Amino acid sequence: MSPAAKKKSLRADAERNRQKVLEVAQATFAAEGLAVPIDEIARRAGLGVGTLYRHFPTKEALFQAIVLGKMASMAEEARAQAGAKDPGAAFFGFLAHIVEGSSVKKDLMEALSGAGDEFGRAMMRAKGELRVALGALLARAQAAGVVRRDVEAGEVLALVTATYTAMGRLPPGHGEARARIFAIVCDGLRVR
Amino acid sequence: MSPAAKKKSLRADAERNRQKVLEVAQATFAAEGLAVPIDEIARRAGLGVGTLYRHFPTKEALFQAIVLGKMASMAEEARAQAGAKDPGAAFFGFLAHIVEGSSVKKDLMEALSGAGDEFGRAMMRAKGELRVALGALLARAQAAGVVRRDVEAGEVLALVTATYTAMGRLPPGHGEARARIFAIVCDGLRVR
DNA sequence: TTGTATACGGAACCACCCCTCCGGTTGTCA
DNA sequence: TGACAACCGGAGGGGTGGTTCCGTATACAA
Repeated sequence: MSPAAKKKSLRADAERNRQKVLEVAQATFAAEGLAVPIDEIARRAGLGVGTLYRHFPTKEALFQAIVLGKMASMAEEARAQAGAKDPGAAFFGFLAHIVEGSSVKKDLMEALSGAGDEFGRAMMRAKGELRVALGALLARAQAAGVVRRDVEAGEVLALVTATYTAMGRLPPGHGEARARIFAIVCDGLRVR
Repeated sequence: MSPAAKKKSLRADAERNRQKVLEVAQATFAAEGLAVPIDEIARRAGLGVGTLYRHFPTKEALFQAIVLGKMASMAEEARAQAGAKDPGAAFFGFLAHIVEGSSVKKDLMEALSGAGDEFGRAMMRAKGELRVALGALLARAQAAGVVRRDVEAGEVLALVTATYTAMGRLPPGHGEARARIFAIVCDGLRVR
């Protein structure tokens, strides 16, 4: 079943608008945080609030849809690296990819690593998939003797989130400081 | 000048209420986040909102006062460790102290490590003091060959606070997972 | 082309929360 | 103890932002 075929396949304009909302909301929340009013999202998408609310019954639902998409694409990315030649490079490369992940911001990142219990089943499932995919990369890197064996996927996820937020809190323009923080965490993950 | 002698020394009941507000607000924000309404803080303190607002002209001002106090006590703690025999233990012990720091939560932590520019001079100064105090511990640990030399105090602070918030998001009851995450970050900070 | 289900827009509604204002109360000092 | 300044309480103003409602417009099938 294609992901577009939600329930009964929307009318063409409805589908277009739905995508537009997702796209705009994603960019806006990423850039300015969750505090941006719904009306503003609708305005930027060139739509009325009513339209937006037909697609996403709640602001929270909209946010969840975005996080869900982000999680899915991250899991996808992880799976793509599953068969790489160098397990260590694949693992750390994936971490770097998450950390550099443009268009994600604090609020999104928090939701990504959050407990997830407060969200629905779909969220739990997506989170599970991401953990499985990351777990595969992790297991290979551990088997190759690159990553310490006492870590679990969930912890890695939490760590990466922490790294990301730490980098974001640094005064801007300190590219090297950011790189250093990432390097510190990666070093901590390696076997000594 | 004693810290209680704010401007003109308050009347006894006023001073008492001021402390009560700080205490309650600290605990409440820590436990439930900044979203708790001012009215609720006042209620829990057994006071009217009017009283609260005479002491802190703004919700933000109240929050700043709390963060300021937290920063000062952390800097104090760091200074207390300044002359310890084992520089490495002093440094990592201080980090552990921050991470275990009960009664601090996401919002507070973010403010603690945030840019700080958006707050007043007092905030900047407190932050500066904390960085200096931590910097001293860091320098000694580096000189002792325990901590890698390419890190700066600001980076350590950002990393540790982010680690704290990430740990808080882990499913509850995973004490060992938390410990492991902290250990990983510390290992990353050590010289190899 | 025409009919109908589907979708759109945005004004209005409502709940929530920060903050102000002022009549009543209490601490303090002579 | 009396008098005054300092302080307290909490109702309500004002503004913001999420959500609903319904008259209008549009896609699509026959």
